[in-house]
Amino acid sequence: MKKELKRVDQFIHEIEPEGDMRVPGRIFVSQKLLDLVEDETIKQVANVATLPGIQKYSMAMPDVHYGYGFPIGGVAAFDVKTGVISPGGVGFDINCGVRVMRTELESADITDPKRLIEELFRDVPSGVGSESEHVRLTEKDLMEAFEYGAEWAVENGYGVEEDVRHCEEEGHIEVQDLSLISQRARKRGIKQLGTLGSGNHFLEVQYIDEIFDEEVAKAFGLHRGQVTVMVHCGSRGAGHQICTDYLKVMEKASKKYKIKLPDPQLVAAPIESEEGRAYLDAMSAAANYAWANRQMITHWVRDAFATVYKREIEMDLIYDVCHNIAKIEEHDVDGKRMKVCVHRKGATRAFPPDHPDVPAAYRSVGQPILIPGSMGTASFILVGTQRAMELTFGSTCHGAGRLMSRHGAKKRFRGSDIRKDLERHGIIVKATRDSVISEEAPEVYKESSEVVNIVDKLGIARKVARLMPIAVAKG
DNA sequence: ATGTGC
Repeated sequence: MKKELKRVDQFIHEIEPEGDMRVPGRIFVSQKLLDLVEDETIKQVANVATLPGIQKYSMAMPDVHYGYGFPIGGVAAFDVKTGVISPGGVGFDINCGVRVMRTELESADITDPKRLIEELFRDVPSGVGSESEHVRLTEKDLMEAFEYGAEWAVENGYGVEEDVRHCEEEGHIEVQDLSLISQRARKRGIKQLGTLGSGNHFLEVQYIDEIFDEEVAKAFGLHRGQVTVMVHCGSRGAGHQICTDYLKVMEKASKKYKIKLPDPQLVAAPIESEEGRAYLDAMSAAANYAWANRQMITHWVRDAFATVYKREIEMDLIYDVCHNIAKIEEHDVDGKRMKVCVHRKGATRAFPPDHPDVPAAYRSVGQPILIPGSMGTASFILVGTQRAMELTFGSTCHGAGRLMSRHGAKKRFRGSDIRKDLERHGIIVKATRDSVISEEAPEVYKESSEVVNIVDKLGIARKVARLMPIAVAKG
């Protein structure tokens, strides 16, 4: 399969249309990273190209790897009038995303990272099946969180209005009909709002060790040596349940609308059908839940710092991005302005300077893009570009991509060894279980710097700053 | 990712 790819540029490898493919596939990757992409993943990119209404290309970012139906790292835009929407193009963890806060602290101020991470661990509930410890939500609270997202959290005392303005979509997408959220999703959701979860989700204290673009860094309020805090998590069991619920709905819809599927995991419905609209609505509610979730965690992070430093520490939200979502956006397609549904699954929006959806504070430089590294490795802040609008429907990568299965990682690494090794490098890791540390070992992922360098060189984002870990809390 | 899976 890999042999059949046509190289059209140093970092663009094309899958020429064959069989039912309506458009070519495009994998944006270096030769070195392409060698790490499995044939099954390339097949997934080709499969997505068969779906009705797809525009330009079925695309994959340099951190692409195998996923449910669509590859993780996949970007696909569908004409709103003739195209489809597919839960597999969003992923189970709807609005899995990242936020970063800048602080008034310098790296030298983190004198006791162990104490800090223990306090953060105490204040932010973490781990598989973690439940909210500091709050008891009513059904009304939950439904408001599903409807208003980060705004609900701020109105209920978790953070400030400025936080909301610094979220993608201002932390909330309009939902028409909350009755579409199943009882099961509500039951799972009510206990888990304000929790970190597990797996690759984390909370990290970092410092900026390199600035690549002084002007943009200044606009984002960043300087070398500054301490930042990154939160990576999503919509927990609620989003997972909503995805599961709608995979069933879509299975029927695919038959009803006679959509020919090369893989049953690609079940979809026309965007303008009853089922398509229902999924978009329920997905938006899950996205709002995730924004409320990250907002509550932000509040407790601020609390934890205040406890440790015995005073309030200034911690402004730089930005909050989602990297698992489908959105209705306007794009230029072959010189024509068009309404499309952009699926970004393990891909981040990368809007350029002057785009109306970029917060006013950053509009002159472009949208901040937040790329988490794997445990113990660098994370990056980038900025959106016009080139991304032309090449990838305003999208870029989302992080390092997994190289090894969780099972394989557990067999190969011991959590305690990894932790000691990171500690020797001055990085503190605290997790609920040692097995989590082995599953997330740095060696299990592609190098985030490699992925980031490709999107930077390709121009679908520009590097602004590098963030090095000091202390990590893993679920 | 997930009231984890082989």
